[in-house]
Amino acid sequence: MAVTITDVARAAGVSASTVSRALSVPDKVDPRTRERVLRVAEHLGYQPNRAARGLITGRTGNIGLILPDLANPFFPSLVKSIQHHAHRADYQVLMMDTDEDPAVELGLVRALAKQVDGVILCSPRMRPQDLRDAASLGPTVLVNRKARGIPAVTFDNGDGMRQILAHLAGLGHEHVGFAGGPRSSWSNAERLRGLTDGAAALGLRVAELGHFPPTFDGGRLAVESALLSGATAIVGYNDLVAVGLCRALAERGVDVPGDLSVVGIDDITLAGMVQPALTTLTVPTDIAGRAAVDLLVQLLSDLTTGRTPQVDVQTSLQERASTAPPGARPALTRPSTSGRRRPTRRS
Amino acid sequence: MAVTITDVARAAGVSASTVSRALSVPDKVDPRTRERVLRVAEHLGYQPNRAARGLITGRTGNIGLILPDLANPFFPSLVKSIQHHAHRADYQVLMMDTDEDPAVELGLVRALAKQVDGVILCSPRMRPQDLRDAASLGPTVLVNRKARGIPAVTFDNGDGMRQILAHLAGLGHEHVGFAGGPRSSWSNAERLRGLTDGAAALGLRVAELGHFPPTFDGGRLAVESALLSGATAIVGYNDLVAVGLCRALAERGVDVPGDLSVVGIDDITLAGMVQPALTTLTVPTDIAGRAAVDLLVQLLSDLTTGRTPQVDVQTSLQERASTAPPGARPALTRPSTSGRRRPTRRS
DNA sequence: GTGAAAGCGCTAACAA
DNA sequence: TTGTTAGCGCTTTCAC
Repeated sequence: MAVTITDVARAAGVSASTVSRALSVPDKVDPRTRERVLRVAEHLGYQPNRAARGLITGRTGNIGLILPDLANPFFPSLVKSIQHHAHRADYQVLMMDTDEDPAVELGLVRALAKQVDGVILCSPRMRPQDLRDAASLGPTVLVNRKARGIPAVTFDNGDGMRQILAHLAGLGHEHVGFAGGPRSSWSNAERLRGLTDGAAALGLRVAELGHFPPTFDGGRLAVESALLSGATAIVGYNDLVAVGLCRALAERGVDVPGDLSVVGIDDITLAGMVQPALTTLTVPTDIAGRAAVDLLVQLLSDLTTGRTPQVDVQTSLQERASTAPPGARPALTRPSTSGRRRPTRRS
Repeated sequence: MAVTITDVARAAGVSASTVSRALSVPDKVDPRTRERVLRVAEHLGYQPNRAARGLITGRTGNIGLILPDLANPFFPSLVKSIQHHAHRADYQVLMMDTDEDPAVELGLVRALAKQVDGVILCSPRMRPQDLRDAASLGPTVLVNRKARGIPAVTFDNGDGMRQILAHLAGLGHEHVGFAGGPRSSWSNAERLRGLTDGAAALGLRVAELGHFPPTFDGGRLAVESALLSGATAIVGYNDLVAVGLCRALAERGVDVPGDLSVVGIDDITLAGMVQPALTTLTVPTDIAGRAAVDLLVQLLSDLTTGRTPQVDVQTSLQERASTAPPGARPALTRPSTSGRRRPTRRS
């Protein structure tokens, strides 16, 4: 059996209450007693039983983390950051992957609610009403999503899209395509809006290429409409989509960035590994993770009276090799590996 | 306050124990009573408090999962699998990332020990003695690693290396280089051994290129010795190393697979995204995750009398574009993008 | 400053 | 089959 508070008490010649106090409210106990108790506890290798403590304090010391898909390379770094900061605040993380199924999420939140003090919820596609239901179960922080009345950490998509467009406009592009993510995704809507607003301000045209799964293969599917759109630069919903698109373009003999520029979003490590390296918007998951934990801890300490705290994290453009001025490389000069088709420019 | 077992008992007109029994030992209660209790519980939205239950049963319903680095793309899929199967067995997963620091791992295991029923430990570099110390704290299953007396799920490295060598030998390669992982990594030693043993059997030569960080940049570092070795095919410690090597080779104008074949290990999604697609050994994380959970659950049910169960998971070669017969493409014919240097063949 | 006592929500004897 | 009782390890009144 593990060593309990009673063991420590007996060994130190005090009562259990004193041990408890020495550990959690040190000022309410005589320095000399405390010293002795701590020494004995250490010596015996005493570790408080969190379950027992939780039973009485009502706090578990756990926070729940719900995400759509850990296999999406955007998330591991976010998770690492959240874990790191949670541990610093003495919380454990209970993570659950919903496999992109919004239907199971509410159920998970409900099951989790009893076992955690609060939840960090990453659910791009849950319906707002379900989101609010979930949040009503306990302290909740949304990541990469907003909903009225729920604290949230978001990325400044508007500014990010402006940065992308400014970069492209600076290169001379006038017509930009957007290979969108899932129709129901909140950030997809935000990004599209940021793009159209920003384009209007800069006098650019935006072509919506449609909605695609937020994956490498999803990106491949965008190649057709990308070529037909007449756009000279394509922004992918995320890096996976952008890289998938690049790959499909290469297979058709379309050169990136010579014939077509491509921009991603997220700056996952993959972006720097592909050829050409992907110009992309860095979405700082480390900062976001930290902010999410901070927000939740605040909520748990009840320091947020009435307000609904929001953090908007800044992004920054990473210029790499996948963008260049339009027509940088004359179409007929490049060696065509399969040469099935050229980008069709229409008006 | 949340609804407790007492609330349900009162509402159903029975005692708390009956409710408890109806929920956890259904056969020991009258079907009609049980039915009613369950209905009431459902209606009230009752969720057992696991902490309270754990306090008396001594079981937390949690399993701990310790990994070196979630950012290594090999792990997310393993974690997903472990989560999935853990949930099916009604366990929650407490995950901790050690950031590749074996020093903190023992501490983590110790901290975790109190809060979980068992631990799945993925620690390629912990010293065997520390491993045993960790395992002595509670039921433990090792993944991708063996140690005397500790249950483990491993991959059949010997057979995997044989598959790789057979493939390369079939293409006509006679001299194979190995871009190794960290010196202290267990699986690195296993893979190297598998390679040298297998090569001896097939009459091939193996060149050790040295030890490199198990990352994309680590792989880049291997380019020099890969070219100097005179090998016509290089096996990377994992896919990241292999892809990093491919990238560095491309930058030197060395064609893969024309000038040099490259093989990875793991079959992470990246392997199918790069150009050329990477020939690699599929290491089935889904099966491994399942096996690890199964083993641990067995251990927890105490069905393993005396034995130290081991599971060896089979791998399978994924033949893609990064391997070809040696000299498939005459060195002087290929267009050199930067052309700084040719592969130097010695001996 | 310290101890005794009560009780968090639940399960496991033990009775009935 | 069901209810009563005790107690898991801890914190927190309430006395002293």
